[in-house]
Amino acid sequence: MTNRKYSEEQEKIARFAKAMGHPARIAILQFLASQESCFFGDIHEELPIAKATVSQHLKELKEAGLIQGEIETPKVKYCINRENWETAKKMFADFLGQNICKKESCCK
Amino acid sequence: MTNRKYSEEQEKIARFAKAMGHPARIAILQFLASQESCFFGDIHEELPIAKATVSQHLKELKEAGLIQGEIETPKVKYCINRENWETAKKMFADFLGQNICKKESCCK
DNA sequence: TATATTATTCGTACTTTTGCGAACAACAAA
DNA sequence: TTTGTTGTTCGCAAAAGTACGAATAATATA
Repeated sequence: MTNRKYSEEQEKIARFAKAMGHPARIAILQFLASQESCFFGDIHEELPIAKATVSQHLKELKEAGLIQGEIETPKVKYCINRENWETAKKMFADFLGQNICKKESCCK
Repeated sequence: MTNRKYSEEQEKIARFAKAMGHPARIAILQFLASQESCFFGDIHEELPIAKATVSQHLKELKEAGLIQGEIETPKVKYCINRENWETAKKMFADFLGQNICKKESCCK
């Protein structure tokens, strides 16, 4: 057991992954990525959970940097944070795209 | 609020993402992907956590399908589950690669 | 048989997540 | 000013996640 902590890179990808680690949040991201209008109410309509819970999930996605929101009184409009979305895309592609050890000694 | 639950696809990608949602598990996956020998002890040496905790994280990764393990008495050898790894790679690429709405009405 | 090695499981403590309804805040409209 | 609309925050409860040391299991070795 080393005393070396995790790298920034590891923390960062885990942060993105964690934010995507709930079907409601995947559904939200999918919806936002496909819609022109992204009001809270529209999102809530799409999901099988109470508005308080939707609000919570949106907050987490915002804190993870995957989405952003702005007030358009009396509504709130959400959308994908494109910059961080691209970052996440690259990080997951690199991470999952790395060469997997294919040596025989590594399981069968 | 609809009463429609989440799709299989949404559940599945969330499941993978959740498994990747902790830096220790990212570290484990990275290590396994890069190593020829993947014994429990080697993994434990790389991480700043107790062996009981390592074992727990390995269990979660195994249950999510991202890794597999086999006993090689008296050790246990772990490795990436290549098939599911490829599935995950494809799912994340599709998910993050989808076209993001670029219309002006969708935030600024 | 006793001992050593390796990793999992158990028991426990604490924190975080998920979810809900109710209360609240912000603002426009009557 | 009162009322209505829209979302967030609060307070709570239940469940899941994280972490550890100790106990255990499985098997090889002395």
